[in-house]
Amino acid sequence: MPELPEVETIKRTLSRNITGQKIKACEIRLAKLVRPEPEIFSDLVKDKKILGLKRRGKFLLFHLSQDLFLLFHFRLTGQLIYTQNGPEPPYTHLRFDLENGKLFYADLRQFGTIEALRKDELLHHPSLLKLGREPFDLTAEEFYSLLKGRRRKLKALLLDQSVIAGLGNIYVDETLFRAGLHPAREASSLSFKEASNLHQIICEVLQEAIATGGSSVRNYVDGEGKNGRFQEQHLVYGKRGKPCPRCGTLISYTTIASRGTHFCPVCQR
DNA sequence: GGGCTCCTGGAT
DNA sequence: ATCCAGGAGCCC
Repeated sequence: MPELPEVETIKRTLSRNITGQKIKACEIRLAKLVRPEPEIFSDLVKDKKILGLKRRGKFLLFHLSQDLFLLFHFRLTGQLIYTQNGPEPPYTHLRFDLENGKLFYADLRQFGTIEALRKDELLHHPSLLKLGREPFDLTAEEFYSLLKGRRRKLKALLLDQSVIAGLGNIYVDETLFRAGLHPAREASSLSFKEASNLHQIICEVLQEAIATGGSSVRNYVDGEGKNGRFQEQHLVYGKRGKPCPRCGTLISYTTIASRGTHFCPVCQR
């Protein structure tokens, strides 16, 4: 599920509710979800205070007291929902009991992961070390240099978390449409002007998506269980066979970079 | 690069 | 009954 805007929204909506609270206990019902194993995980987080939340790419990080960290990755259907006294969401696999409420991790497809890490383990975490730059931190020149010399398809490159962190299938399709670029274009074929424009559009789309609370196309909800609204702004994602909002040509749907891909065959070159 | 895998459920 | 789904690690 969540790409950068959704994880950022979860971070913000949770942060205001749980920062400063202590984890009194946690119940793990799906052992493979956590690392290390459940008994150790529970012992590690018990009585730790939540000091703050951060996002890196599609990862969410809790900074706990005693320099312990929780690293969440939601994959496709993970949800992290805080409530003071509301009901438990369906597919809940883990429950944190906080001082003033409960924090549920739910995940229909069970692909998500939650790791408890010491600071030195966090700093040497392979997935985090491999991660590319945050889109907002790049200059146009730096973004252009990421594309230069890459013979891969533009879409494959943008989905690669080691190149740029945080984009997923929805936002790649949406940004490439807005930039008028074909997803199968060779990345290195972009001019500086095209690359610079694409980078600016990526930043604008992600900012707008964050401002509207992310895209709820399937089962994404924020840290308070609420839907986002950016799906209302989608122009091509999920619009196969519908007219292109710019030229009226029917939106194509094919597989590119092993992912379902929506684009306008006329507007995107 | 692409294919397979981890899972469950909704659409066709 | 079959295909498809906001992800990514592992295998050629």
